[in-house]
Amino acid sequence: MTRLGDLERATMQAVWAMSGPVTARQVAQRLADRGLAYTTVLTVLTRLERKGLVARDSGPRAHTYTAVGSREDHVAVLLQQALGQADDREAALQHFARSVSPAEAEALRRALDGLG
Amino acid sequence: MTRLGDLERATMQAVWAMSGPVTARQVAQRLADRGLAYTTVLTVLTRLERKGLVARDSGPRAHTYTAVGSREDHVAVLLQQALGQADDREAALQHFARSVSPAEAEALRRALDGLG
DNA sequence: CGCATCTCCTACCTGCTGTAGAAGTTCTAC
DNA sequence: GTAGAACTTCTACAGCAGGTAGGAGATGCG
Repeated sequence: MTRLGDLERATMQAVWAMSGPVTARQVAQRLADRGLAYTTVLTVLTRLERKGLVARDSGPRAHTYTAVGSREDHVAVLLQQALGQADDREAALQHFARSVSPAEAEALRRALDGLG
Repeated sequence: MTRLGDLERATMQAVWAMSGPVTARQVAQRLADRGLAYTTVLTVLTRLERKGLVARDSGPRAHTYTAVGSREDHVAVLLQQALGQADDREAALQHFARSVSPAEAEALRRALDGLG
């Protein structure tokens, strides 16, 4: 279960937004508006590492953190988890299909068409 | 945010499984394998009511609880919440489309075709 | 009337998350 | 090479959600 708190989520979004390995300091700067202590960001990144969302690389100067999966991957996992709550997955998907916007429905159609 | 704990989830599934208004006792019986105290089930149902997932009807003999939405409705909400984590919703959906089973893809296609 | 039920209130414990300081280590710049 | 800046690690604490349930009071059944 990939369950994230608000700050953890915001942190992941920061990591995803700055692609490539980032240092805790960079993440902290990106979250500057929250006025967090540097160590707070450190702690959160450590927890995200334990949750398998980022990987830490012990560089020489400062550790760097890299997102393990893309944001879309993550959302796909969340979607699958949500779907896992269903009794009848197909029925749930049909319900869901009716709840997305037209543009999203179109995107879905295209993706499904492209499947093979 | 519809965030449920394990027991809350199991309770909802019990309520959904027994369609129609159910008493706390009935739910407790359905969750009998957990060996919970009756009041525990009561508490959980109360919390589920506060979360808007069940409605309570103050009957004469014992209160009855009814699921506010169907299980599929609930899953649709969860799916939307998951999708809300995406930066680019359409991209996320396309990712997701590639992660479902062929049968599910087919069900999705049918649902999208039926949209109008 | 008395017992079985039921509701309501209150409570406790645990784990997660947000938050961060203290202490120790290491790198950099002078 | 030494001081100060930056970094890591450890530890901690408070708040909240969720699992769990007992006691007290109300009510219906027989």
